[in-house]
Amino acid sequence: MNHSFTFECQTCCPHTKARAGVFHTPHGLVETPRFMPVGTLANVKTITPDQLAATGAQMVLANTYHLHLQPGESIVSKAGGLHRFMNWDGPMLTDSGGFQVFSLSELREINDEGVTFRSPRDGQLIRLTPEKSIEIQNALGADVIMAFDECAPYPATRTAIEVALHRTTRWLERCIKAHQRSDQALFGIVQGGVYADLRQVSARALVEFDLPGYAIGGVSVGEPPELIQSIVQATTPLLPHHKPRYLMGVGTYREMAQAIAAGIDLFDCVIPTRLARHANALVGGERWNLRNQKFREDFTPLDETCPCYTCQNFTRAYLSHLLRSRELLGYTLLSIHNITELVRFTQRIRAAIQAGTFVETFGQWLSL
RNA sequence: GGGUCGAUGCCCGAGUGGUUAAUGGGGGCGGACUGUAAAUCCGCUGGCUACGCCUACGCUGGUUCAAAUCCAGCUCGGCCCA
Repeated sequence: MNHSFTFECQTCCPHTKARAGVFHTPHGLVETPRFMPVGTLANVKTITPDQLAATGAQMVLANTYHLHLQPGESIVSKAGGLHRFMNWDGPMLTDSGGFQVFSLSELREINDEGVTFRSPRDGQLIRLTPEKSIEIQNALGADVIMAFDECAPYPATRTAIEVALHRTTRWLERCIKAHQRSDQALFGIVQGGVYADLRQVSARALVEFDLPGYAIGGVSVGEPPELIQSIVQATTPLLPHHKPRYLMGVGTYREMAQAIAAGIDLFDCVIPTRLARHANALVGGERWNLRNQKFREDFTPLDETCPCYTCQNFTRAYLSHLLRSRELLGYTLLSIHNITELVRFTQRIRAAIQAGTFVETFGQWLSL
């Protein structure tokens, strides 16, 4: 594999599988564990790259499916790639579009060859195959690209999950063949639903391909949160220790803390930005609806322990006003805070792991 | 002064004789959101000594078994003519 992508574990927690490491990419390093914000294109929809960098986000996820629809990968490519196009010079990752097969389920048709979507934008049919996904991701130019997988819904029959799992493995082989750029790391995605044995089948099959990193997919698709923990515990130990492990789509304090304890290094989630656009602030592991009456005359900072621009400069009352008025600045300020909040959470965990205090400091999140 | 159109719940605005506490929006009060079809979606929103009652469609009368809805007068507002 390419030398651009190396992962080094710096400190291992003596009591859990948690680890603090560094993942190197052509656009810089990612200190792990780390939370990555998600953005379709313009970072996280309402904030600038400078603002994003100030949250402590080191890596950003962008989306193959949506970029393919708009503006199209050829334009991104002509612009000099995703980093140049959106002016984010840090590490980036593109999702493969596999998740959209799940989340846009009414609009899809899946077979071994690939997936056919009806674009919600203009109704046109779009064909996505492993080869096509990789071709698009090669054109987009993120540092990490994801294998095109089939994400089974929850609930789903064991049979349906097995079909998705094996198809995902076969598709991975095609993704690897299609992949043209050594400056992009291709990660495989473990499927297997809520069945530990299927997860293990999937993980073992993927590991054979000796990829630069691995992800656990097919979680946070509606299952009870406790199941995420058992899936992660069953799967993570089978993924190579000397490579980054990424839990896709997660999310919350508890889920991240537990996953880190199981050895996960990377997360992404739409929660901080979507909640921000829905006026919810993440504070101390809780969600507050800032449009609630009680914030109208609350002239204190959103979170006085938070160093972010929003908390350092504005009051809850002002944020509440902006959000009630649907002022764009409200979404921006709250997105800044919420991303900062989740990034900080993983940063604090990282620091605790390095200090040897992970279990005592974050133990409250580790038990169910 | 004459004519004409209008006056509906916090706001805007449907309804033009009977399942009407009264369609829709907005606002208000809550809720949901986990690899973003999501700055979205979903509830509730006259009062009460509540499985029932009361008060409500400018005001006052009238017609009718029954009126926000029809008639008369009045008050206020828009437009037109003097």
